[in-house]
Amino acid sequence: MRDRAPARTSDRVYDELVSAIRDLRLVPGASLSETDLAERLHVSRTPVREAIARLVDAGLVRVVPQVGTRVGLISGRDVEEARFVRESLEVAAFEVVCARPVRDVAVLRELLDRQEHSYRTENYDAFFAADEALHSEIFTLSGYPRAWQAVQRMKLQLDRLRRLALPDAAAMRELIDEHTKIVDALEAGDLPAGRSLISRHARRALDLGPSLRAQYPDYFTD
Amino acid sequence: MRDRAPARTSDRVYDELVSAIRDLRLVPGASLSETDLAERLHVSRTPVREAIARLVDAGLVRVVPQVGTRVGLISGRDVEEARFVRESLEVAAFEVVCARPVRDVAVLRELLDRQEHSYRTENYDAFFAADEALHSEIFTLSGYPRAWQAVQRMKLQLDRLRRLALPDAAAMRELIDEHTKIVDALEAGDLPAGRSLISRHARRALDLGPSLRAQYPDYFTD
DNA sequence: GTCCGAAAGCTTGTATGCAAGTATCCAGCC
DNA sequence: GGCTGGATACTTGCATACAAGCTTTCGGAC
Repeated sequence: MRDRAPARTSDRVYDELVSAIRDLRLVPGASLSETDLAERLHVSRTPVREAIARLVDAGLVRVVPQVGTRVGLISGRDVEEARFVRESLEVAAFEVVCARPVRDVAVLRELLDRQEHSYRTENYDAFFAADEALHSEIFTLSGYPRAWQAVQRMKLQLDRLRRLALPDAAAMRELIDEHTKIVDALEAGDLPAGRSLISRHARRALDLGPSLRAQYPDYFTD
Repeated sequence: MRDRAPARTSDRVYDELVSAIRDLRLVPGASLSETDLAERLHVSRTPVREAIARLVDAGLVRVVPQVGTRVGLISGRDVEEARFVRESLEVAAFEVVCARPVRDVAVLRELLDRQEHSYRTENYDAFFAADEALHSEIFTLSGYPRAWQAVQRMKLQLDRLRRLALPDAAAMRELIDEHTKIVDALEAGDLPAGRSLISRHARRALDLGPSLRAQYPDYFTD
């Protein structure tokens, strides 16, 4: 019973839909039809249904039997809770790393460089990939890599919000600067500074909520 | 498009399997056959498959294509990470509540009484239901009720561990006492005390890991 | 007795057909 | 013109049939 996993159509559909929703190619509130999706992806309804069942669990889509399934709206409450979870766990991971006698942040520095480079070359996808990797790496360093997965699940709501505001060069510049300060604080083992920085960092995406909400009222709920 | 949700077979199967795995009626490593489950629950394979897809996402079962699906083993790493997530978020919620000028812990006291009563009458199901409700209520008080759902997802691993050790009157007595102290600290707004108490409380289940692992080696991995 | 091989019986993955319910649209009526 | 009613087309939920692959077992050869 090896655990080699051949490409399952169901997984492919799931990944496809997650990235589509995350990147707003499927906007909040958009109608999804199982049959439509099936023939568009050249598969049957079965794998599509299984993918959708998982998406419902993730809180990304809402399905009403015999009526239809829609991409879930961006919930102000969910976004705020995601912020809470992310901030709390990142601070906790930061604290764990700080408690270590030696802290090797070389990997983080490398990711900072990569993000800086992506910023200069205006490669937004790479920029956010580096962003993800950096936050993920903090959890890896803390010894709790799977906690980041728990964060990611809830963070999808935040990602959509952030995607709505793309791309803002000034904001990206600030993100890099904040990351740099966080890594500095981590290397120095300065917990209070890290706590403050992470808190501000996590709330940044929230700040642009109200204006975006006014601009795209149909995308929001709560 | 009302959001009334009639009972879906798929959901029923999912709930059934989750509680079965959690209560160890389906032990770690047990083989699950879709066809077998289907006819045992008097449904077809379709809803069973959708339920299993969600269980895989929750990390409770592992399916190898064309080979079989088994109840996931209890992973020492997953348990430790669940402890980290739970402790971190509970402390964070505790901190949020502490920051409030007034803290009404009447609901918590009521839950303590209920747990005490369940303990005296040896009603274990009610005991753990009160336990769940108490922890959940702390998150509700903090204003982040959905964060508890994130905890619960990971906590399923811990629940199985706890279930293996059931029932230990002395341990239950200690659980109640710790809960009481936590509520006391919350009412007093004593964050350091709460942090210490919650930390100890969250690690309690972990303490019995090694002995259980020696007793049921087939149930564990990592 | 041992080893090799083929076939049968499992498993999950996917596609399709049918059922039940809802929204929509259009025709007929007032 | 406005409204009502029914048929139609859509939706998802479930069951079944088929496909592909792995494991095991049983029979035969050595």
